[in-house]
Amino acid sequence: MLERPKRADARRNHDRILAAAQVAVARDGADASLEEIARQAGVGSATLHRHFPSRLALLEAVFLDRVETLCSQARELAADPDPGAALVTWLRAIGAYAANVRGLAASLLRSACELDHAERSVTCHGKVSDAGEELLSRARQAGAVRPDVSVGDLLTLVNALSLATERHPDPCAETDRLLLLALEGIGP
Amino acid sequence: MLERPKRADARRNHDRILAAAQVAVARDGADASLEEIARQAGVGSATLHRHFPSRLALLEAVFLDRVETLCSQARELAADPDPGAALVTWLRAIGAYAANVRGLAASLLRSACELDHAERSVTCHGKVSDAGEELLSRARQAGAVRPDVSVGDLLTLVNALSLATERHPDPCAETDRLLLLALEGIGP
DNA sequence: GGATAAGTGGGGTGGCACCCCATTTTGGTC
DNA sequence: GACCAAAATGGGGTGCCACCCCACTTATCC
Repeated sequence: MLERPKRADARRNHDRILAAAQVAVARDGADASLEEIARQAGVGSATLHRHFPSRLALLEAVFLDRVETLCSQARELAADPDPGAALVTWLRAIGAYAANVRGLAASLLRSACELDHAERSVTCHGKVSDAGEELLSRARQAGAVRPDVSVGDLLTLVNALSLATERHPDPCAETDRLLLLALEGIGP
Repeated sequence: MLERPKRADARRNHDRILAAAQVAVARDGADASLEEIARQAGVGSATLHRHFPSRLALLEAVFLDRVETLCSQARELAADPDPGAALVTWLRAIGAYAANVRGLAASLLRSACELDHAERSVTCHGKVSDAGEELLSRARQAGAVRPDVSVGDLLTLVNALSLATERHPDPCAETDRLLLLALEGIGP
């Protein structure tokens, strides 16, 4: 578990790659070209692959700060007097993020499935899951949510909708509309 | 609008490509290699690209018979005495298909967004949409469904969930579970 | 059976992910 | 400031892919 300090140039390249990746992912989504990112960052493609051994690893890093924001928002909402509404607010916030930031949804979904349990807690999905746990248990205690619903279910739902509406003219509005529909059910 | 009859060898190649594509998509999902499909079909890649100008066109063709099955199922269910239950049954059937046939969900979703209105009615999405319209309107009249829900909304929901659970150990069960959750809402 | 239009596929282009290894850069040490 | 071992780099290689061009083959109709 010893973390040797990285060399200065390594850290500099790491940051450059991350900055370029942020731009590229915002423009092209999660399947942006890694070569292009390396080119924009002014590094060789081998360097990119050394710093981020997989596409998923790079995406996780790109979305880390956004995810932190969502987590801190969850902690604030945990104090809300209406736990049911707080949960819905938070899920809509995730939907808004994911719909705006093309690729975040795919990243969250895949990291949920392709990693084993030990790694999961340090990934985007794991962080968001942990943050939502308290919001959900409060909402459940308040009787606003069925007891058989898990945080994972809700996140899958939000991410699925963001992913599905990625090509819609107004992904954000569409995600939000369908999310509310799914949370309330289709009955009158 | 004159359709010249195709040459016999052209039709033969068309069918071979389709058969190979069915196998490949079942194994690798919607992003199967087109070159590989051409190779298995015993034709040059140019021939594949001439018969199916885009990946989506090929996928649409691959899924056509499955989609026809779903459409006829919708027509049968339209006679069901409980329109609400019939609609749910049909949506679950779509979920089961889409979860089993990797790539169908993505195909349906994309064809919904990337084509203009004139083309849409001949695509998989268009066919399924049309078939669901009567089921939905009956369910609505029976008061089982909110009036602001469209067939497109429901299909997007099902497809989104199939797509999101594609990497799950048991995609079919997971899709079904989440679909029922979304249809009923998260409240108790 | 021969004209002709339809159809074919080998091979080219350009792009991609990912990897190897000779070379450069860094940070600590004297 | 010079030196050296370890860390880091990136040019270039491999093998894959989608997609396209055009000289050639083949079916069809008379």
